[in-house]
Amino acid sequence: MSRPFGLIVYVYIMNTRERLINVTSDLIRKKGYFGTGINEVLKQVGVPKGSLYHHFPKGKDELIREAVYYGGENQMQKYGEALRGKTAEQGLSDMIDVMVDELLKSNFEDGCPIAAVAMAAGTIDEEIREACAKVFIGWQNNLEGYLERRGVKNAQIKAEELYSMFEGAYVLSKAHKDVKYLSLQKRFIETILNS
Amino acid sequence: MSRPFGLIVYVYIMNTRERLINVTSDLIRKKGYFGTGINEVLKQVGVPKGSLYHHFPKGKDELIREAVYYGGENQMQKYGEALRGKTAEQGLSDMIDVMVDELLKSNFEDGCPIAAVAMAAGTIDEEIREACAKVFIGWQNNLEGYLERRGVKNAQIKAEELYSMFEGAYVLSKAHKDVKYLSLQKRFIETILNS
DNA sequence: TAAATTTTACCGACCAGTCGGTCTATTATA
DNA sequence: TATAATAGACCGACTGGTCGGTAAAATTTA
Repeated sequence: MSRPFGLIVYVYIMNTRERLINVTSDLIRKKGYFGTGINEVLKQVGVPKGSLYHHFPKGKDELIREAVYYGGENQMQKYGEALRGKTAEQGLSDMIDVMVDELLKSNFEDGCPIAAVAMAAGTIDEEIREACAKVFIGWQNNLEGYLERRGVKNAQIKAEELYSMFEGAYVLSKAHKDVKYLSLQKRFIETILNS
Repeated sequence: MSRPFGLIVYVYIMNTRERLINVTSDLIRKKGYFGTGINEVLKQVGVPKGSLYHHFPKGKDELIREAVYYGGENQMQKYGEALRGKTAEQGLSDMIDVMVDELLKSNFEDGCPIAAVAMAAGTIDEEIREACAKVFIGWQNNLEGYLERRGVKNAQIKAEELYSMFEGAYVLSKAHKDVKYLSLQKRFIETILNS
């Protein structure tokens, strides 16, 4: 069989369940739990309501929970790529750039994929809050391991500290429509790593 | 005129407009913009819908905007009391305790009074986002002046840094239902002040 | 100062539209 | 020919918002 061109493109076609989660993940990032309506999800995916309740019999809460995990995995992968094979300083700086790029590309609609839902914790399904917490823990452990492998002392404390900083700067950058709150955190990476 | 007891209690009675703002401020802190319904506000205040639209002709967005400012003022006062007349280290530590107490007293429903609304910035009325940004700026300037008066160098940068940390830890503590993410920030106050 | 007028505050029925969710029928797949 | 998946009509509750109207202050006028 001849191949007239050197480019082979593999197209991964998401099934309905995956597309529902994918779109929901986008929406909760922008508008949180209460701002995300299943009717809008259905409209964007282009499937009727019955499909949603076939794949998610428990309804909205089940869908949102899956979307939290999905968004968490997605983001971890992006951070992983930014960190891989670099010094701690450079890797963390590039990780900040990932967040900055997402804000700019979305005209400041896409903040932390989890935070908008997590803000409503306490007033929504407890399992959704637990999902958010698990994602945060996963990110933090990942960063902790990364720092440890680079010989950083007290990696756990520092990973915790860095995550608080990033999360806060993410919120402030979005609220101010100004990425400086994130990018200026680069100044403090060294301070924290050497503390 | 005789005063049989030495205690005089002044009771300030809020008018309808103020009560609407006050209750809305409570609600947006827990559930954000989309999670706060005017019908629930009306139920809690005990007034009919017409009253709301008399005081806030532009409706929900106007009410939320006022509640953002109101909540911001309120919180600044609490922080001010925690900081007043103390060293920078002690003041900031006590400021963290204010946040910790609010989380504990509300069973982790009350996070930052502004953040839950700010998370939806980009998808809601731009004037509301601006209100959030103004409150954040106000808090930060306040802290900057406080640090300056205590001879802290680069007070602006440090106030920015401290606010990112606090805001992030606030989010994480709420998501994890664990105040440690906030209280452990006390470890880093000194590091930042001396950086 | 009394009467006339305007302004402010409040009330609640009602509107169209949307919410999350249920149900049954049809189609595709194995 | 079962089973999985898709389809969409339908439901009651709830959403933010509009409307015509009442009652009492505050202000103006006589």
